[in-house]
Amino acid sequence: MKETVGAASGLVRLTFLVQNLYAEVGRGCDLTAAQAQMLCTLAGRSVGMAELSGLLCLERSSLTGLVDRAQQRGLVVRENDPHDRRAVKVTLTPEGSKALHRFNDELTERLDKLLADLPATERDRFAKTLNRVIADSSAVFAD
Amino acid sequence: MKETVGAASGLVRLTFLVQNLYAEVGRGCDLTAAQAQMLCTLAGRSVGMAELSGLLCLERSSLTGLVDRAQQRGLVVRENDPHDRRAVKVTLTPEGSKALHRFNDELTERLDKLLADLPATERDRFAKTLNRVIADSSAVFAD
DNA sequence: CAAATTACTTCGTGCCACGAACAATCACAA
DNA sequence: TTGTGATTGTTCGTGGCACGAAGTAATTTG
Repeated sequence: MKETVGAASGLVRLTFLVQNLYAEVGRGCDLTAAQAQMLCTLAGRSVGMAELSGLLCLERSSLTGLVDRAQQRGLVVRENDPHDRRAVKVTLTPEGSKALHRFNDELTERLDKLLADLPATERDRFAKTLNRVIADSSAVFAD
Repeated sequence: MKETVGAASGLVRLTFLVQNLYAEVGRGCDLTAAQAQMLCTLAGRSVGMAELSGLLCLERSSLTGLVDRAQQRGLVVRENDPHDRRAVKVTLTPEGSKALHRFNDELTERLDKLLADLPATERDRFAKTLNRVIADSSAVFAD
């Protein structure tokens, strides 16, 4: 059971792991993965639907429903943009903010535990590489 | 835009990236993420529903539908287990196998591209750490 | 001001995942 | 051998997610 695996395949497996963790923690907070993702993106700011759909890599029509459901659960509100009467800004409610923090704390804890067995140097190096990969490739999103 | 991020948060972002890649490549092969995941798991062997649901971290009832749809698309077949008349074994069809390879090749290529800018040493170290994290935590699944 | 663009929503479709309830089969023990 | 209890897989109902096409309202542009 000492099978080693290429970088690509490793990435896929890691993704699978993290995804499951994400979902599991979400369930503990009564959040779906999509909702949690959205809350994270909204942390501390209001975001218009168009921008939000870009950030989440979703079609606008998909986002409408997502926001609807989150709003019904009281996690989020739609507000009017005074400068543009077409536009809508999505904002966390205090409820939503609380849920987000609960989720985030729990998730961070679980993820850190995932890396806990690594020697400090290795973990640091890993984090650094992680950052680099992210930075490189989210250059796609760069403004 | 030089913001650095903790390991946990980095993991989440990386996961998001890979997930999107996964979905995108899947769409190119006319596969959903769930289907692709299943095909990968079936590579080269027959697996019973119960075991498969374990491997994919799905409820059995969820799997039934997934297999149904995959079967309708000719990716997969259900076969009877001669030793247990309750059991069903799921197997790739030649079609499914072909789809899997197409998917896998494309995905691997895209993922490697993601890491292409890393110096070789860093990439190797990254892969090694990846393997370790996976091994540690999929000890959960260990048989 | 008319036309093109932008922001968002609605609608219809298909997929995904869950849990509860169920039928068939198997394993084992009395 | 005949229960009894576990295991295998399915069905059904519910809710959520995501897409694309089409539509409405407001803004921008020529």
